[in-house]
Amino acid sequence: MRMSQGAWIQRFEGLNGLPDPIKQTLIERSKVVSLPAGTKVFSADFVPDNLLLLIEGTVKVSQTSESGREIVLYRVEAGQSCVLTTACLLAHEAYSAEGVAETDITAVAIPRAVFDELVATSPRFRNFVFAAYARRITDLFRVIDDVAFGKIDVRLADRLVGLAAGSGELQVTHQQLATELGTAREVISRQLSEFQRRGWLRLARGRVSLTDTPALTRLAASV
Amino acid sequence: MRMSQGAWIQRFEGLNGLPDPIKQTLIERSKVVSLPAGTKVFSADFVPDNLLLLIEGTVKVSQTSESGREIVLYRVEAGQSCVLTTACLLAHEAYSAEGVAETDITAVAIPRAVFDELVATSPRFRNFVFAAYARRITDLFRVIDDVAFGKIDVRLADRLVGLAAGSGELQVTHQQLATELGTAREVISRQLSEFQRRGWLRLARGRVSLTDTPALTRLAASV
DNA sequence: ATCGCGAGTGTGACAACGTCACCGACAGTC
DNA sequence: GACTGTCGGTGACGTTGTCACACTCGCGAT
Repeated sequence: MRMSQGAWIQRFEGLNGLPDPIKQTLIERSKVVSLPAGTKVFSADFVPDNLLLLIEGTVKVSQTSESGREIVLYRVEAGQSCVLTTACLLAHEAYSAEGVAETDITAVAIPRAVFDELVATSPRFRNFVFAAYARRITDLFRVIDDVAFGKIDVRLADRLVGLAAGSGELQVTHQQLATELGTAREVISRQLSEFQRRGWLRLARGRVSLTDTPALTRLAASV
Repeated sequence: MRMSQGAWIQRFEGLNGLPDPIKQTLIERSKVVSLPAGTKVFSADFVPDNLLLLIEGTVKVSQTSESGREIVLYRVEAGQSCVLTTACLLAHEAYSAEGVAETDITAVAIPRAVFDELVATSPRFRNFVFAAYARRITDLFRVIDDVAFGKIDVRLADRLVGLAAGSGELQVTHQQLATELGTAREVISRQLSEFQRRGWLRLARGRVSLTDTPALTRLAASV
């Protein structure tokens, strides 16, 4: 089950093209770490001094407002990196975003010094970093667009389909779905009831079973 | 009125500490450009291949959703740079943000090649770039927080005070204020009427005169 | 002038969403 | 089987967004 040393690098599209000496540096000077689900990967309190590249699992990045309400900003999936934190924390702009491991995760931790060195020496690696930024920023733009102009039925349908990831079975509470979209539990509850009434899903305590994913997908696609 | 060659570098806090040879590169290989108010600095169609550092004026960066509604994401002020575009356009992630010069502007245009070279050679410059990113990203976080959880009266008051910048006189239409906050004109109209009723400002066609800035500031600060 | 016209603004009715208060239903644990 | 904390359901109400439409102001054309 163990990967041969450095095989992880294959998983990162943007890193494949790196020249061998650079790959060596990366492999030798970074560590593969595993963390259990629920671990706080970073937060306002906890500033990691590694750049994380996710090999396995997902990290949920969310923001909590002063009023205590929460919204999910984006997810870091396997094959992606946590660049935003790097920049944010580097600049000591204290903001309240935090990252939590949603599943058990395996990641490569690149120490800041190595990161810095690689950015300096490798145009390819630079490209990787900036592309990762671009990715995240467009994610944020999408969140803004959705929150400002999107209807919740559409957003909820979209999120349900996304979270189900094909399986059609979700283990989530209404409250969790509410924070996914930055709205109130009651709104989600009512909307879910409506979906159930239409026969698109079945509800149970802490569980949602999608029974008509196509219908949900169709709704999610409508604007 | 003309600045001596390269004096602009003083305006950028993060660039002051650069070693002299780096400064030389910057000064020699970049151009100072002036653009009239209203110029589209970048957009989905138009991809600049320069990094812009603003010396004078402001650039408004906004996003237009598919439905045609618009929201202001942030402003680039004198002394700041347009880094986000760099990354986004570098990665060809088609995104719908656009930047428009709000006033006549003067900026330093750093060609991509020079930018890349500087990032490679100067830790200080790297730091400048990442700090600029951090700044923008926290701006975006703030927008998300406001849009998702903020009340419009508070947000409007805040924006009015911000846009007035001390003068207390604004030349804006209600529609413009609406797109500032990503909301509808009617909402702004009603809210402005309410502010006027309270004696905090006076309304005229295409103009708003703040008469009780402290009151507005107080409201803006609440939550 | 005055006519027409477009941009800016006012308004009322209604729909969508958020908030509040409160209740009941369920799954553990003891 | 009683106790407890989490989860979900509901109605009332406040805030914000949407829609339709009317009015006003400023300005250029006739």
